Amino acid sequence: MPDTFLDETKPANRFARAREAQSAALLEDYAEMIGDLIEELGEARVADIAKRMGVSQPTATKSVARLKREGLATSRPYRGIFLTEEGTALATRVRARHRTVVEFLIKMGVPKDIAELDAEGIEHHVSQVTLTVFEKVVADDKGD
Amino acid sequence: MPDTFLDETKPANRFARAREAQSAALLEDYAEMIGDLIEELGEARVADIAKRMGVSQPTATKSVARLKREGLATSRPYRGIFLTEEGTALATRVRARHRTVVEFLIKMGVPKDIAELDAEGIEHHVSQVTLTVFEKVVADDKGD
DNA sequence: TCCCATAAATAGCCTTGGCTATACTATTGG
DNA sequence: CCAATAGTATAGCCAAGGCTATTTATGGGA
Repeated sequence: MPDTFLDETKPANRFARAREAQSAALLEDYAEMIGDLIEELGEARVADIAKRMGVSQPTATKSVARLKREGLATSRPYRGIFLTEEGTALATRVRARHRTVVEFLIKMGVPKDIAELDAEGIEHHVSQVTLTVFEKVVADDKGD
Repeated sequence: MPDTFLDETKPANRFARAREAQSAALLEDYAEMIGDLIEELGEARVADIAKRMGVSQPTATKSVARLKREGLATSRPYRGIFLTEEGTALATRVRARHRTVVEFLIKMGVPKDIAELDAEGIEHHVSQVTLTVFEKVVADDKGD
């Protein structure tokens, strides 16, 4: 189910749930990044994706293949990568969530650069309920 | 480096850093759980570990093998698993961090059960700086 | 036009962390 | 004291996500 962040009902075991979240994480990051690249450069090339992810070009190619398999992206050989409607929706939500987590951490007193680093790992494990709590804190100007 | 949570200096790329944190996560969880089992039952058996992790018995065996390789645990065939000094130290720190993250989330207004679920994924990605911030929030009784 | 540099794909390998099925110990009950 | 059962280990499989080395396309410049 790539169009939801975390299925908050399914896995009985909290570890199982964390494992599931992890498996969705890469897809989410790729979708977001491809969205960014398209916006910035007009298209997403494998080389750029690889560079931003800090990964080799074949690894990026493989991940794009998985995105395509999951219906999140499309591409033709030696051409740029594009997001499907579903992929775009995912990218949008992931970007918003990322921003919320970063801003929340900053608001709590975490330095900006560290907030950015920590958010990358944290965001994929934040349920909708918790995200809403974070949003409220961020929105609340008299929060501290 | 199993005796530190996150090497906060190394990976230039935030994705690379998140990947590293992930690889440490399982070890951390196993160490903590084995510690719990020893405390509760006097020893940790593979079957109990598997059950709590929501994983098959051979998978648990394999992970225990990895723990042994990393110098965090010891065991003899068909016997219980025990933590080395290093493993015990790790377990202690992981447990404390887990508690901090859960309590922090609760303090922010996240329901207890959801806090517990989310913490499982989040905790492995919280840097020392952020953890300290969380601790302060938890300790601060007039926090909200 | 054609050739070459660059970009992408492919092949092939590794580790981790899952699984099932099967073989082997240990222990406990008759 | 020995057999059945419960608990572990082993074998062998799979997918994901890394990598390097190599092949194949593409597109621009001479």
